[in-house]
Amino acid sequence: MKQERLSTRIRRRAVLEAALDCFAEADVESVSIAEICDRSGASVGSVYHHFGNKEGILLALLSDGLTAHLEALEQALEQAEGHPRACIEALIDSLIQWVEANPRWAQFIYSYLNRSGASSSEPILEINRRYKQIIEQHFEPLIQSGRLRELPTDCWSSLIVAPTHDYARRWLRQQVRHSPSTHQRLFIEAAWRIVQCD
Amino acid sequence: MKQERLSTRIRRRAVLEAALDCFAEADVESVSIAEICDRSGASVGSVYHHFGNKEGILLALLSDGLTAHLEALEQALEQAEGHPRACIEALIDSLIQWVEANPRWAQFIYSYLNRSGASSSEPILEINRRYKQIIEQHFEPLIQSGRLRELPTDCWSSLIVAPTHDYARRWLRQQVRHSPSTHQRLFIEAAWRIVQCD
Amino acid sequence: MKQERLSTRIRRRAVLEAALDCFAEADVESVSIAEICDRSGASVGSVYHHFGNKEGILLALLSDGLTAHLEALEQALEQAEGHPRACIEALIDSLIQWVEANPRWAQFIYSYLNRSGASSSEPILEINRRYKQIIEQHFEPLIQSGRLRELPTDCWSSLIVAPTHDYARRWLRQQVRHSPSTHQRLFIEAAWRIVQCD
Amino acid sequence: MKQERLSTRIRRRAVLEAALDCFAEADVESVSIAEICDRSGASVGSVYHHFGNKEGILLALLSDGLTAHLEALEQALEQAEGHPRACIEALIDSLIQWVEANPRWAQFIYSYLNRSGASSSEPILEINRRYKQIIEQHFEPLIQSGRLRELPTDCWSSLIVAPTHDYARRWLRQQVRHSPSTHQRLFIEAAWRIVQCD
DNA sequence: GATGAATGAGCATTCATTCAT
DNA sequence: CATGAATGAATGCTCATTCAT
Repeated sequence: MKQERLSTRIRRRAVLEAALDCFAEADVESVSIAEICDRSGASVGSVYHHFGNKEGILLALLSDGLTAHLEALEQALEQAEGHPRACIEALIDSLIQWVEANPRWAQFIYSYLNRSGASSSEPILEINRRYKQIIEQHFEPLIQSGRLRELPTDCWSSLIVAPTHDYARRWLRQQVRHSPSTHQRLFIEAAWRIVQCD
Repeated sequence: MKQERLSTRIRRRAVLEAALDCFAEADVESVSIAEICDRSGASVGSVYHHFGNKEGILLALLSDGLTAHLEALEQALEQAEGHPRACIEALIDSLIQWVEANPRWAQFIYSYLNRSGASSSEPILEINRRYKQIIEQHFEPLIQSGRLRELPTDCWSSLIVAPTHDYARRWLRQQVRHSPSTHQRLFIEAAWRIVQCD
Repeated sequence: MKQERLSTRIRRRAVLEAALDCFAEADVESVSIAEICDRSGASVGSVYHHFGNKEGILLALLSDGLTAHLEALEQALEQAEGHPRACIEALIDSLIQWVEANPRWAQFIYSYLNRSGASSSEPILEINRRYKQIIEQHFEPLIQSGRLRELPTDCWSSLIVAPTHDYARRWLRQQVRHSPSTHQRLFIEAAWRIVQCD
Repeated sequence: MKQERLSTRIRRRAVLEAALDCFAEADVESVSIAEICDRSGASVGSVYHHFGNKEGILLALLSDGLTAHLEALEQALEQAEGHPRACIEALIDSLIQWVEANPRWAQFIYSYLNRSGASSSEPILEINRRYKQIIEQHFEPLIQSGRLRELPTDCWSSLIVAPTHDYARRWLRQQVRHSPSTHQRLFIEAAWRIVQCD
């Protein structure tokens, strides 16, 4: 693990910070390196030195963001200690908390994942794998033991977390007024209605 | 009402058709007019003659598509004749049917709506208004009469249709194997679980 | 002399009128045929039928305008009956009168004559020749007889009419407030100071 | 004050030089960036890097040119030391000298100033202000003291320098054979006739 | 005569990326 | 590590002109 210089860390942070600001105002595709340079005070050369290319910035942002999110999720699920309802709560809560704590970041990620080839890049696949693994690790036992309803794997996220994601996305775009946490109980309860056994 | 020449209609159709093909393979932003021209056999000038600019193509595609969808939805809801469960079924069914019947179109629309300024353009707002109106017209009475649970307006679509949309989107991107209709009953039942009164 | 249909005359007039309006607002080069069509209500095809090409419109406008101007000038000079001072007055007066009576036209002509190849087109040369001829016809005798000062031919217009033209041009561009006629006596007197014998 | 790299200065100069060449052969509007690139050896990107856009090239050319001209004028007027006749001579002489020393530049400027919106751009206004100021500074006292005739401000340039400008313009367009300096005495004398008191 | 669809060369401009200093 | 000049392919769009109906 190479020791990173302080100046390197600062510079990287400044660029990523500036990039997030840009992405909050425009689509990923329509933000130019030049804009990011202007905002961050870095020169073009410097940006390329640190990130290789534009995609490098995006991936750095993406994996930092998702990693943070995943860790929060994992921690929350640990604390749920295998109680079905608590697990669902952990899932939704950590999602809402993260989005509200990192709105620019969240918006960028939603935006990035909508890009055509997004899901085929290795870092994304890697994150996806880790996400699936975490989910499986905590929910599989509950399903096996009959304490949660079994759902087709492919549908799981659409049924359980998509509603919250959808609302969050609309909130970030200012299409709805109230923050996701306003309706936190509702989203949890909705998810619960789906997964609970009859 | 000016009589439109036959050639005009044919040309427009060819361009829109070609555009849909392009958008199926790449992001809206990264499809060039030149590509659409190549595919459609139209010249650049001709495209601009008929659509004004790139956005003109997108909007034509979008409003044609959404209008068709809305009409299908409206018709389906009429036939549900105010039966709560039938209304929910109509909602989900017409959505799935339309997506599967018009995959390229659906993909384009999902893609378009994710663009940064998408929701502020007048044609979109207009369609949104009509959508809301249709939903309200059919569901409001059911809620008032206590036959369906009341949900915060802003959350409605996130809770009821977002799961199906999410799955459809993933299917169009080939992230899941089975078509939405495979899980049609599941999505209906999930929606039903959310809206039914306790 | 071919008998022109009424509809032809009307259509031509409408187009020229619209063109003048356009040229009042933008440079000749940056006015498109499409704009002229929009303003005149004529179709592209119609415009081309009547004028051949864009230059055709310009030349029609130009020669109509200059011809009218020349005729006014000629008439004014006739009435001066060879009195030196009266001839100078006729020259300046008819210029100012025409510009103020036809501001859009004047502006167009000034604009047209500034174009790179303007002075080499045959119709322009023809008009120039006629102008020179008129001037010579009325002023040559006065110079020969020693009643007006002799000036190098090439300098004549620069010294005698350029000041008025310059002011008129600035007035048309709204760079000066008062109309040329406000300073009519001044311009005449200035010209007179130049041409009168010591 | 950032130290400009040598290469920057050289590149800028090359582009401006090439642009002047182009403008000597065709109207400003009909010279393409591509042509300027070809002639200057610069790439498109480089041109945009240094000038921002086409207008940027024009403005650089214009303000460099006019500034140089103004400085020459100012110096000439200083040397006239408040002698009325000498001031008029300085005015006309420096004009003629500059035009003959910088024919391409002069032609460009005449061409540029004829454009529709030319007089409203800030740099132009700025130069105009400075020009007026210089003129006023040197001529106002002479007028106040009754040694030069008072003329309406708006007419001043039309009466005093427009003749020379007009001739210069025609010479640059090769509409007259002899250079302005051929008639230098005449233009001075003409101006003198206008401004001298009776 | 009138219409407007079609053409396609041409243009200004953008932008990710490279690389010499 | 930093800088910013340089590159040039690519893009959206304009416009005079032609021509079938």
